Amino acid sequence: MSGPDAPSAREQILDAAEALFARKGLDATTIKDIGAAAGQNPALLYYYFGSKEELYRAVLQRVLSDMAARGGAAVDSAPAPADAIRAVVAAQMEFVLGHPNAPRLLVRELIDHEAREAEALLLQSAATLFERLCGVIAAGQRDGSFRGDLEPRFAAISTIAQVVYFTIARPAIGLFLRAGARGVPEATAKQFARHAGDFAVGALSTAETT
Amino acid sequence: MSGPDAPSAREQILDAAEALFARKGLDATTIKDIGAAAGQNPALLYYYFGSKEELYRAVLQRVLSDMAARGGAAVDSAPAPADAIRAVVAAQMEFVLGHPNAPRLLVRELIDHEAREAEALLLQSAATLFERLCGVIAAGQRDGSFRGDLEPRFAAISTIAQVVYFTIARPAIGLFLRAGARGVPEATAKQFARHAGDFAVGALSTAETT
DNA sequence: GTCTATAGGTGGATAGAC
DNA sequence: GTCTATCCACCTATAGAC
Repeated sequence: MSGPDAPSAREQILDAAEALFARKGLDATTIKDIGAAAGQNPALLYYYFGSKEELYRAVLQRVLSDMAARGGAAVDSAPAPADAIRAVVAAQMEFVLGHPNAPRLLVRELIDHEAREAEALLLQSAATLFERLCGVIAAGQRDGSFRGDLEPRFAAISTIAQVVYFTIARPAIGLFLRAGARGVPEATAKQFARHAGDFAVGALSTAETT
Repeated sequence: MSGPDAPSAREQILDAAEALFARKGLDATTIKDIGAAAGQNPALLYYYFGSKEELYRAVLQRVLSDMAARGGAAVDSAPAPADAIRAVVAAQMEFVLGHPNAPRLLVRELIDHEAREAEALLLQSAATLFERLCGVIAAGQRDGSFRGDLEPRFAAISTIAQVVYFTIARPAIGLFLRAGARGVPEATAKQFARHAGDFAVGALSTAETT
């Protein structure tokens, strides 16, 4: 009946809530904020989602499954471990630039609720992604291209930390890099992503790179 | 008159506010929460700090100057660039384990206010620390112990990202490492800090590390 | 499915006694 | 300096008309 191209009231609420939860947090975002941003009646939120918290969980679920889908492709994209590492880091930055809400939302969830709301979602999406990244590192260690004295799980954490930190700390990094008053330009973010791939591969490799 | 050893009402409010702002955030923490946690009358907050926001800024200021003081010592602690890098990473983890409130508080500030409240404080403390870390990396590049093809500022970001990310993502990392239901033990955090020093030095060095 | 109106509760901040 | 009492604004959620 109503085509899937015309965004339903439900989807408009979901989109508006995602943006507001990311920018202001669950607590500081009011039902009326969401209604106004969605161009819908605030009371509709209760009709579709039951409560503000259930809406929040719906938002988290959508972001996490999106992230897992994109991340999975990157791990498989290259046969050589070093190239796969670079691909994962590049995909991370691409995802984050395309979904600026995602990192804010997830970091808030980690700090505000210690991942309680997202625990089940993390285990069925991000955790398998993490395991596969660890697998790539272990494979590199077996074929001799990576140093054997690093713990693969720790190395995976160090690898993905770079882009996440860059994104979260972007206002501070803007100050550090003395890049004007308003944040870090996207071009710099892309340069950093290339650097982060090199940095991780350099840390993992037995010989110097390039 | 009243000795500096007996914590004043003002200090008790400051301590309680720091813990609550770190755990629940500025918005979700109420004046009455702070008063109860401090064992003081909530109205005293206005007598000493004028408003909740001014109290928040006072908390941020104390944490940031503490962090800058500890970080400064680490940069100077070793003559060789590689050792200085390791010292900085180790100091980061020590600071964070001793002040669990600090990273939460700062990350919240970055996400909630894009560092607006902390901008002046960051520029007079963290920024100079960051510059000095960049200086250590550049020195290593000049003396030939570090690769010359990495941008020092980016390398500094990658280096400090590790411990920060590990700390913030600790609930998720607990799930990834399958370390029980309740978080990552402190021993694992210290192991990770040693790893992170190796990882950064490995990424920066021209030859493979032992 | 969408809207209005409102109940019921809580929060920041102040006035003023002591 | 510390406390009680309270004002006013705002928020979540629901009831019920359309």
